[in-house]
Amino acid sequence: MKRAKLSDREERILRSVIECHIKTAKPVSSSAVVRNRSVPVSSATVRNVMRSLEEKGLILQPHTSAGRIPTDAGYRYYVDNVMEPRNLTEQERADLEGGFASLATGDLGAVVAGVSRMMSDFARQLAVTVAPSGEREVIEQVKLVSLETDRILAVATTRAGLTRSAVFELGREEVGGKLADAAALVTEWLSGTPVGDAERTVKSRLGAVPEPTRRVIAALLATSPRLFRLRGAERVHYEGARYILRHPEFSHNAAFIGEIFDDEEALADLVRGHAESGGVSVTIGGENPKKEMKHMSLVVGSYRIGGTFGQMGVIGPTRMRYGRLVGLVDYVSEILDELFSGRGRRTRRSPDKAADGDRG
Amino acid sequence: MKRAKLSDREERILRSVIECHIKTAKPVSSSAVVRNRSVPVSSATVRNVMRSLEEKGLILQPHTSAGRIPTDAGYRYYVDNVMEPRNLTEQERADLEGGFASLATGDLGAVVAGVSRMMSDFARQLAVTVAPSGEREVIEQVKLVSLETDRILAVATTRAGLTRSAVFELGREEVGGKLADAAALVTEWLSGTPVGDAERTVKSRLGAVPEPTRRVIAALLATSPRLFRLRGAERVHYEGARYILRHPEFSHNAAFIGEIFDDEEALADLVRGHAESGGVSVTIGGENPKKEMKHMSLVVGSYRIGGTFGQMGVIGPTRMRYGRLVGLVDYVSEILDELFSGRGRRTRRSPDKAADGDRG
DNA sequence: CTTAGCACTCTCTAGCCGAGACTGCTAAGA
DNA sequence: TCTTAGCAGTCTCGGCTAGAGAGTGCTAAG
Repeated sequence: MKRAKLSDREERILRSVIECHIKTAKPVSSSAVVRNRSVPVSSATVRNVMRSLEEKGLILQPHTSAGRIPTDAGYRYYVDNVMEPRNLTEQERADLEGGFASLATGDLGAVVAGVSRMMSDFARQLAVTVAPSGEREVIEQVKLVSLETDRILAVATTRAGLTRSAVFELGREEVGGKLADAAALVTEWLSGTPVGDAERTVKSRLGAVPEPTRRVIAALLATSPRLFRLRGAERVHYEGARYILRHPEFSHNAAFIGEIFDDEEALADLVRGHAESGGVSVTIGGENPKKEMKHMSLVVGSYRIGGTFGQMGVIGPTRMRYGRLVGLVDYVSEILDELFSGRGRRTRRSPDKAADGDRG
Repeated sequence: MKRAKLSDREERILRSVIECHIKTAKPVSSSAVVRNRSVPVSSATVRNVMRSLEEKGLILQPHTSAGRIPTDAGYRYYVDNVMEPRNLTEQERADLEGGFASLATGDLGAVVAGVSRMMSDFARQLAVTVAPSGEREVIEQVKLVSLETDRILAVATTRAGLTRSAVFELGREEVGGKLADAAALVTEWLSGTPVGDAERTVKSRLGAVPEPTRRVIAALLATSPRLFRLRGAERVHYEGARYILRHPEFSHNAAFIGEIFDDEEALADLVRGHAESGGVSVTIGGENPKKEMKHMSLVVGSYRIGGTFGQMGVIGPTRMRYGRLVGLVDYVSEILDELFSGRGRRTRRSPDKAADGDRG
């Protein structure tokens, strides 16, 4: 629902109220707005304008004869029409970029953890990163390596250059020297198949395979949850609990925050679904589907690995510095895209190398 | 500092005060103790005994004319002399054992996460699990597998049956067909060496190796942090934030709890150093080195993988159900030891298999 | 040594008051 | 018509008081 455009003066006053409230966490009085010099009029005039802003639902008084605080709609107007997404300074960009280069280890779990950590440190807010589901990542090949007596390492690589591995156990006599055959066969089946379909594909082809090889593939199949699926901790990572818990406004629903921390799925759901398109999405207070979140806002962006999107974002009180955070998320999403798609995405380089390249 | 043994009546009254306080979170009055039927005397007598318990420093009054609450020393006496570590029921044991069997995937990170989750669910408290450092795990072999054009997978296995892997990049022409040679050489160097010494050992031997092989080993060496060291999230895991945040007594130092959540090292430090000996260790309130923890207690136990110990424990308010938690931690430590040492630790089975075996 | 009884202390809640902070309104001025 | 000074009105907040309730310590009797 689009709101009518405000007059210039209304906009200035709305802005002043919001920015002052973000700083002080207190209701903003007409005289405070005048003191800010955001508008060259008297407090009585400001009061009149505030009244009209209140009628439009953009600000409200907690009680008669208090100052005004922004409503969700007020923040929404501010985010959409008033604020300037703050571009990061050269220094800040350099710091972030340096950090990302050093966390590039090729291991998705470490990347996800590192992104959260850096965003959280920068924003001084809770940050969450969700890895792409990987379901639509396309498999390149599967290898089987005999480790010792009876243990076998299965390694799957994807077109985007990620690697997953898992160990399983099978007696040497059961393998009957058919390890390489089994790997070649599975690679033939799966090459070009999305990870999400791997299990089904192998299952459907298994029947036609003669016995010693078949046993090997069956054992491989049993490990597929480990080989093809990401564990919770590898898929979702948050950082910055201290910031959100420090906010006095959250001490009352600390229990909800605790539940979020414990439930990776819930956490992922919060940021998933926003910003698949590549922009930065801001969700304010009551716009959130979860009612427990009605005093929190989300700033979420996305990045892309191979064919699928992951998300990263910042969660804080509605009273947050939107301009700064939008700038941050935007820049991080840019860096991550660079990191994973490399220069022209056919080069099929491992993420660490891409980063090393960027740096030196 | 050992305290004098209390009389039977004193002990009963101390116990009554503590157990009632644990239930209600409120100061316990003399009449409440009488109501509990823990002692067949009048409230006036109870008051006299309470006075002497107060002189001994085991309980105190928040203010004149309030009931008594236990001091840390009171809890300490209770834990050491009064409470019965509650053994788990058959049902509870079965539940836990079932859970552990299902989480056995051979991946240390998943085990650590799963142990925390189960303990937390059971105890309804924050639970923390620390993986053994692995520094003293002994390497068995190192393999190198060529993945595609220019990527190589390094796999290290240890005597205890854990596997770590990492990918690095090296052009085919640079390898010069010496991949197998390099792996054999490194295995020869490292077989029997503790993981913690691996990097140093390889570095010191590298000089004497002729060139094409040398390049390969040098590249391998560059990946060693990934290959031989555990990432934070794999090493420490907590679960049950919701429980600790739900406690009203913690809302005031929520900030500290947030910091704990954010800092895996701090979390690990809290439980490390307790209970290397195999027993269950209880740390109560002010006994804790960190002053922020002066209203929290820890119940910690240890388990063993290969040569080193990991810890797992429960963190909650001093007002916690010690008997139950000691029983839990004790049982979990027993299960984990079984899971990882298998039947006779020379069988060198991967953890998942050991668990599968236990189950059926 | 135990216990009934009682005076005493301290907390907790509700209610009240005055100070302070802002507002809305009104009426005068540009 | 818009702006502004001035003022009355409203609401919060902190401090204060009073009364009820809870629980103790003490005393003296059993």
